[in-house]
Amino acid sequence: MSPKKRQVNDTDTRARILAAATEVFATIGFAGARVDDIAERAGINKAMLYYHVGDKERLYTTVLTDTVERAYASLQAATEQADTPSAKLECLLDTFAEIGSSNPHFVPIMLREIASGGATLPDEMLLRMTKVFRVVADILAEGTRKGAFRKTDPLLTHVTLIGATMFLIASQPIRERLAKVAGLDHRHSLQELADHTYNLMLHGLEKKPGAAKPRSRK
Amino acid sequence: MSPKKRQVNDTDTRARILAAATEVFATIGFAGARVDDIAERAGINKAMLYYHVGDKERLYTTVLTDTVERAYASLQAATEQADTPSAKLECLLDTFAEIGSSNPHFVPIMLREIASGGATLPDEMLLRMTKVFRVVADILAEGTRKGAFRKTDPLLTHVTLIGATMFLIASQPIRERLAKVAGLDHRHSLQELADHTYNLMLHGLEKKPGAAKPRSRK
DNA sequence: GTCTATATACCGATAGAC
DNA sequence: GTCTATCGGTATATAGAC
Repeated sequence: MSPKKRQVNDTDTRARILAAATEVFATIGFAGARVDDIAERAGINKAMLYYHVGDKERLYTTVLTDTVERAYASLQAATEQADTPSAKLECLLDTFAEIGSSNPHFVPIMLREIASGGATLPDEMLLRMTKVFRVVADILAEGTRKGAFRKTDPLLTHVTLIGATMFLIASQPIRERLAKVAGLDHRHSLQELADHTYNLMLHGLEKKPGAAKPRSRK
Repeated sequence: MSPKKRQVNDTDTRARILAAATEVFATIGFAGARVDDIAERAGINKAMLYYHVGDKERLYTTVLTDTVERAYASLQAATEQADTPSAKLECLLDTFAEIGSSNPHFVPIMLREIASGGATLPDEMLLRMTKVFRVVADILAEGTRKGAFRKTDPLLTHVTLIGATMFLIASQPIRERLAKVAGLDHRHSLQELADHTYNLMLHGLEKKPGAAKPRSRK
């Protein structure tokens, strides 16, 4: 067996382990996750999991890093495509929504981290979050400078944008039950969610005579 | 020992158990919580916990019900105090923030529930959430009818309002670390958080010449 | 009602054969 | 690299004395 081939198999096994672990951690959290369960879903033996990745804690931090890494990569790709501040904000919120939607395990994992107060969040991951914040803060500052945006606390605004997006995505199952009980439409495309967030964050609830028409692409 | 006295002691013990359980469940979630730990914090023996409340699952559902119950009671008290839709919205958001702030375990518990997709949320609790939604939906509908608010999807807006408030409160530890790294002020009073949310949700980021002055009471 | 002691099961981690 | 078997520790839950 060539080194190349072995390398490929290792990567495959490791990737399957991490994929299974991501799913399990997202579903029931670190404490609730069972190593046997993760190994079984990866189609391997528990001993193999320890051989390829390490113990449970190391497995979790690896999953967390990979998850944030992938999200950050998606964000970078969509950063510099628009010109006006509001267009940049629109692009940013679309990307937030796309990240949370295309990787369905990202949001639950992050929500649990937030619920824990981020006690286990490594400094390295905090630096990445800071970079994302810088992107948002720059957009807000440019908007304020050009007279398009009110002046707001950038950190609070940043957290609100992320929070609103993540909450909308994570609450989908509960929203469907709630809507069924209340007799409402409960089918919302990703585009509708993004439109809603963009319009609410840019224009607010207030109805203004001269305001631009809210975005709608449903 | 009279029946009255015994009843009082029972209530006391049960309340201490529930208080300890609320704290532990909020800190590390259901799966991570240890019954011995909860009993110890309540100052009693583990066997007493089983005697007074029941097994771990029953303990959790009891905590969940009580927590939501208390939050809902706080909300009801502040419902009918304002006249205009925007004043009602302001009052509502203040109350949301006050609930999340005065009971520091409410938000983490709810965030974990959302992260789990609300799979374990009993129907009875969903009905309570529906009542809260009705309050918000009525305010939004009145605002739209009177020409003060844009027409928005009430359920999505409701979830965004709750999500923004809860996220701001829950993210406080992470926000402090983030602000320290980014060299920002990271001290925000509850009033500032509420003002920020109200202004962002009512007015949005957009700067409008004729717009009302943003609320600020810091 | 309260506690001690224990049953019972499970889970994380590893040793060791192949 | 992969698996089986198992150790050691710990968690939920209860039995039974007082």
